[in-house]
Amino acid sequence: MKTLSTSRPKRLAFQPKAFLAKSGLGRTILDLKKRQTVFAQGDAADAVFYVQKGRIKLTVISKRGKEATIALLGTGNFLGEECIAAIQPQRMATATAITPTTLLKIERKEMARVLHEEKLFSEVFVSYLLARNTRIQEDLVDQLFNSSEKRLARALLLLAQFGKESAPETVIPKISQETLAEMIGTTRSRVSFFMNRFRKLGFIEYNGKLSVHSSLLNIILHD
Amino acid sequence: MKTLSTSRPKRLAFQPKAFLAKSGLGRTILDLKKRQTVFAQGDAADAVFYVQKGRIKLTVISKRGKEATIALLGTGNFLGEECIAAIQPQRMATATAITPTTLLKIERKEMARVLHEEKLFSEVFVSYLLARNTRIQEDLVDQLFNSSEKRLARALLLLAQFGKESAPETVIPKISQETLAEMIGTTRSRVSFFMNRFRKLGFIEYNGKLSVHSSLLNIILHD
DNA sequence: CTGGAAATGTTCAATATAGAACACCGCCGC
DNA sequence: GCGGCGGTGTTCTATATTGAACATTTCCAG
Repeated sequence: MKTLSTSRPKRLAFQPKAFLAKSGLGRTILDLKKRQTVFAQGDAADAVFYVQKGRIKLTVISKRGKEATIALLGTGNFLGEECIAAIQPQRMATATAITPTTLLKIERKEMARVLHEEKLFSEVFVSYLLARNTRIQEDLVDQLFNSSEKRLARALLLLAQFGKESAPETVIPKISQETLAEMIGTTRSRVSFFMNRFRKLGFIEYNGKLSVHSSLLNIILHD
Repeated sequence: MKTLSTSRPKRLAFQPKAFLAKSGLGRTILDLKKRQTVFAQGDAADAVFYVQKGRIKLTVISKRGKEATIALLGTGNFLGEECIAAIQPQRMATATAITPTTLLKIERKEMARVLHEEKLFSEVFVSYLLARNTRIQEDLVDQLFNSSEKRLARALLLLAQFGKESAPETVIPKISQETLAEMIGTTRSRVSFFMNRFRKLGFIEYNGKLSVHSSLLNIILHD
C-alpha cells in the first residue's frame, strides 16, 4: 500500500520515434487501455519499453499483500530497463497503464545492439538513467526525512508538475486516495485526513477536479 | 538522521584501473583518510569518481539538520555521476570516506568523451547505473513496506554481504548505531533497542566485533 | 594512567501511525 | 428507480516512533 515517483525526462533534441523507426527498432507498437498491464512483477524480462504517449504506474507487492507505487512514468520515459544488465532478468515491479497509452517495445537484444552502435541513443539513455536515479533517490530521502503529511504535499506538487512546465496553480488528473496512499507509504484514511486539512487551509480544492496552489503547498513542504 | 544502501557492483571482465590508465584518464588518483570528504552537498559538480579501494558514505542533510545516509559505496562503484547529465550540476549529497580510500578522479569532460568513444567502458557504466537504480529502488520499497525493526535486519544483512560473496555468518566492519539509524531512517535509541533484542535472540553477536547469523536474521526479515 | 569524548544502554512521555470499522455519497448498468 | 460499488469522510484503539534525558561503558590522546 505505498509509494511515490513522477519521473520527468530531460528535454533533449532527440526524436525517439523517428530514430527507433530508422534504426529498424520500435517496429512493435503497443496500445494499451486504462488498467491494462505491460508486465507483472516476477515475469521474465526480455524487452524494454518507451512511453510514446500516456501514463504508466509501476507497483510492487509485498509478502503481506501491501501494494506500493514506485513511480509514475509519462511520455519520454523508459520502462523495464532492468532486463539489460541482469543475467536472468525478472521484472521487479508491475507496470500498468493508468490512461490510454502507446508504447514502443524494444527487444532485449535489439536494445543491447543499439546501445552499442548508436551514440546518440546511448547518450539519451544514460541521461535518462541518471535522471531516474536522482529521482528515486529524492523519493528515498523524502521517506527518510519527512512525515506522511509532507510526503503527501510533495506528491501533490509533483503530480501538479507532471508533464507540465511549472504552473503556479494546476488541475491534477484524477487520482484516488488509495493510490496516493500507496505512493507515499501510508494508509488511505491518513490521506483522507490530510487532504481535508489541506482543503480547509486553502492549499488545495476539489469537488470534481483536484487543483493545488503550489506556492502554498510548498510552504508546508519546506517547513 | 537517516538511510540505507550498500551498492554492490556487478562482476565484469573489466579492469577499470588499467583501462583508465590506457585511455589517458584516471591520471588523478586521490588517497583519502578516514573521515575525509570527497565533496559536499551543494558543491559544484565537475568530476566523477571511481572507488579503487576503501569505502565511501553518501549522506544528505535536511533543512532541520537531520542526516540521512543514502548509500555505502565500495570497490568498483562510481561516485558523483550526477554531474554528467545536468546542465548546472550540483552535488546532491556529501561523500565521506569511512575507511582509508583510493579514488580515481575523472573530469566531467573526460567522462563524456570516454563514454562516447569507448564502448566497453560505456557498457560497464550503464550496467552500473542499472544496478544502482534497482538498489535504490529496493531501499525505497523497504522504506515503504517495512517497520524499522525489519529495516535494521535488512541493513545488517546487506552489510554482512558487502564486498563478500555470500557467507552464512559474517563479521561486519565497525559501524556506529548512529550511522545505522541514519541508514534506516530512525533514531539511535531505537537501533540500540533492536540491536539488543537481536542479540538476546541470538541473531547477532557483538563485544568488540559485530557478527550476524544471516539465516536467522533472514527469518525476521521475511516475516 | 587519566580525563574527556564518543558510543552505547535505558527510560519515559508526547505523538504519529496503522488498521479496522462504519456511514455516506454519486455514478452506472439494468 | 434499484442495487451495487468504488471512492470518501470520520472515528477509535492498539502500537510504533520520536526525541530528549541520563547513566554507563569504551576508546584514545596526551
